[in-house]
Amino acid sequence: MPVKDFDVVLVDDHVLLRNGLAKLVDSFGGYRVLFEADNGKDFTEKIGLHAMPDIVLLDINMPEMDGYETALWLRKNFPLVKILALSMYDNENAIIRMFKAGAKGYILKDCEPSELRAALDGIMHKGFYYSELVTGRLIHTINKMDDDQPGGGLTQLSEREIEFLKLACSELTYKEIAEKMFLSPRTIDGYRDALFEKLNVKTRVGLVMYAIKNGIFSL
Amino acid sequence: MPVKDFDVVLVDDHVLLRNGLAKLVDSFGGYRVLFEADNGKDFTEKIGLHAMPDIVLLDINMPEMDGYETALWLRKNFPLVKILALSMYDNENAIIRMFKAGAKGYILKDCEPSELRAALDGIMHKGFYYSELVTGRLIHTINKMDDDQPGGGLTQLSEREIEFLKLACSELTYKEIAEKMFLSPRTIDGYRDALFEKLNVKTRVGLVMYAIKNGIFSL
DNA sequence: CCCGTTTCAGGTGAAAACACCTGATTCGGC
DNA sequence: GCCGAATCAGGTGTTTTCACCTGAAACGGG
Repeated sequence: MPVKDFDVVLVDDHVLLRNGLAKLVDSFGGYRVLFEADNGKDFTEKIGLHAMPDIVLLDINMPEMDGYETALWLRKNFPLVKILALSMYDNENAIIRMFKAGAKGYILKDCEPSELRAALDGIMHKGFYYSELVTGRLIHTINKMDDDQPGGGLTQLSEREIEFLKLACSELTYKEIAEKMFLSPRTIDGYRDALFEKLNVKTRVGLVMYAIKNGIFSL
Repeated sequence: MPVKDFDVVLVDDHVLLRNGLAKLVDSFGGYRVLFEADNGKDFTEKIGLHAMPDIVLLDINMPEMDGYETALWLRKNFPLVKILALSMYDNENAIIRMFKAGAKGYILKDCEPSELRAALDGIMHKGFYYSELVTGRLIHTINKMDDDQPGGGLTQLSEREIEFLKLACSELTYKEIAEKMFLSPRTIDGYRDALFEKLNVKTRVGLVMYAIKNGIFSL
């Protein structure tokens, strides 16, 4: 009698990638794609309709509900489901955020299929998968922590700051952003300076880059 | 006797997507993946080693040699090979550039597999595939052409401008960019203003967004 | 109750970015 | 030789961005 396959769910807004991924996962042997979802929101609506998956392959940058939110939701509602984060970028903050949100592994979209397989195997059999990439980034972050602030590795942004960050990714001046947020230009000044400090950047372009890399702003 | 399958080549730097895509294309029936390449450069090196493909699925944003360059190279060296452009963004300029470079179709990475299939079929049987998306964008561009400049739809950037654009996607000041490019700050001023005009933006953030959307700068 | 945190908002000055102008080279094509 | 296009570079002035202050109001928890 064959051993039961592990049930995998794919959550990614890129349908083509997702479909291909499905075929890849199915071809591995030992894994079976239970269902797919377009984004976090879609996923939360579908998970109740199926058997409980063993593992979720979760994209980070998605519209509607991103990977970070989805991971938090999953940990709260289905803590037994394991999360493998899938990202375009090897961004330190993204890695830390996803692991803090309960991910068991983090792989890049341009990794080899063999690494995907290794990640799935690692998570199902050992409970986690830490690639060299992840380890390397984490060590780098640890090293930075001395310089920056002893507080902690992860930068936590408030709702208001994220709102501002999104607007900063436009051709609006800070004055115009202030109007849109019903705030004084001085307050915006404050948000900007606070973010410069938190995100370790010095210019508005730096803010934009951070927002894009972390999926706060989607082009 | 079965009809011979069409030979497809995949060019994309995201290995996972590419592998999935390969399985998807193979599963369609009537198509067979001949080989895959990591980027344009890799592709130009591999194409001589195989039979001539019928169609190339070509990603636009790639390191080393992007889809645009690759399309031009292909038209020059293997004009019979048909190109289906594959992109993350439904960017007007990107669409126009790729079609000008000889692409027969343009689809998004988050389209349905059925659209990929339709695009492959369209290109192989009719010689082209114009999705609603493409048609819509092109009409939009036509409409814009009156307002902007009667010259033409596509913005052509010089080497120097592209170099500047890349550096603008950083926290360097224009003065520092000038130093890096061995130019006077005034000259940089000129490049900036010229690009504001050409790209129809008003601020440096606008430049950054353009550069990212068009793959001139890869995060 | 006080304390820390978050949110808000003001002032000042310096640096950078933006707008609009000018003209000198170089280079290839007609 | 002349012309247009591309490249380079200077001047002047305004607006925006950035740096570094300050403090008030609101709120939840020890």
